[in-house]
Amino acid sequence: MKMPGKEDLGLSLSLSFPQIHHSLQLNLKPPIDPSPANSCFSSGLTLSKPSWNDSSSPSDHNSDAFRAQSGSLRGIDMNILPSTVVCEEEAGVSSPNSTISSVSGKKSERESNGDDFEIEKAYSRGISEEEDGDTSRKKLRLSKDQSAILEESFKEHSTLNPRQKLALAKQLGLRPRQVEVWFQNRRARTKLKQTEVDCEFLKRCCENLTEENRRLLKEVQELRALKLSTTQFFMQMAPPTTLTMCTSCERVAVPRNPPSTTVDPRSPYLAKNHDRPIPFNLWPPAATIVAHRPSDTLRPQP
DNA sequence: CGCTGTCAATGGATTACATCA
DNA sequence: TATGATGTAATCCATTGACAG
Repeated sequence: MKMPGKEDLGLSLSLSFPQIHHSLQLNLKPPIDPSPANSCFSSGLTLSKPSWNDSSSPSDHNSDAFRAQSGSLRGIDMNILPSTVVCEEEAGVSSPNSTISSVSGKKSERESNGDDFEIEKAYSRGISEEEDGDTSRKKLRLSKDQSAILEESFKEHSTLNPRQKLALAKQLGLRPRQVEVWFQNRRARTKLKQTEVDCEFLKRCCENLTEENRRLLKEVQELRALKLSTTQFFMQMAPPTTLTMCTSCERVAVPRNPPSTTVDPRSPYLAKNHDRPIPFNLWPPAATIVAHRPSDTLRPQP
């Protein structure tokens, strides 16, 4: 019974941008059903933990797949348990909260549990009698059939409740603790694989974003260059000048040193010898066109 | 024969829940 | 009745050790 813990804090990462149609969610929960139906990368990344911790009947494990015969191990047939083990496990099936179900948990608690500790001791005796009495930890590899059956079960449910664990253990001729450990390690492997896939995906996202950023920067530079050349073009077409208008006759006054080509001094619209010329500017306010450019110094001042 | 990868197993930590004072 | 302390069960995680290639 895994409770919402530190992994359920909702640590998520969302990436969305127009050209990469991904919405990435890294929900770092303990995963992970490895079945294609739950593959998270087809539509983003969403790792979800299947809920299989209810007390539903372990009938799934009574299917034909679970009736497959388990084979013997190399050297040691670890599928053969002391007969008392099976009897005690059968007794435990009826109550998920019985002593049998407490095979899981802290080692000290497991060992302090009488029945299960006896199971472990009986199993250890069986091994040691067949071996040379070495008490060190032996590698007891599961058979291919056992692994296949466990794998099939894992595809359906990545976690086991006590009853299912016991049923599967009985089916495979393993100790419940072994089934538990197998699922635990299997979840770890799945999570590791998923992490690798996530990293690869994020790496690709990063590369795409870097490329996009590079492209946008280049585009900005091009637009700035285009804007600068356009401004300079218009400034050449209409050189800056300052004209004055007579307030009384409302004619443009002749500058004392008129620019060569601005206004014809003989124009009837030009006022002569008026005292209070009002300057006006043909150019719009400078700030509305270009700001902070060296060419601004060429702009006529109001 | 040493190296490396795989995998079962271990020990510690964490969490939720139940019980009790 | 509310609350904090304690125990229990389940799980995760890092690591260990055996073993095969």
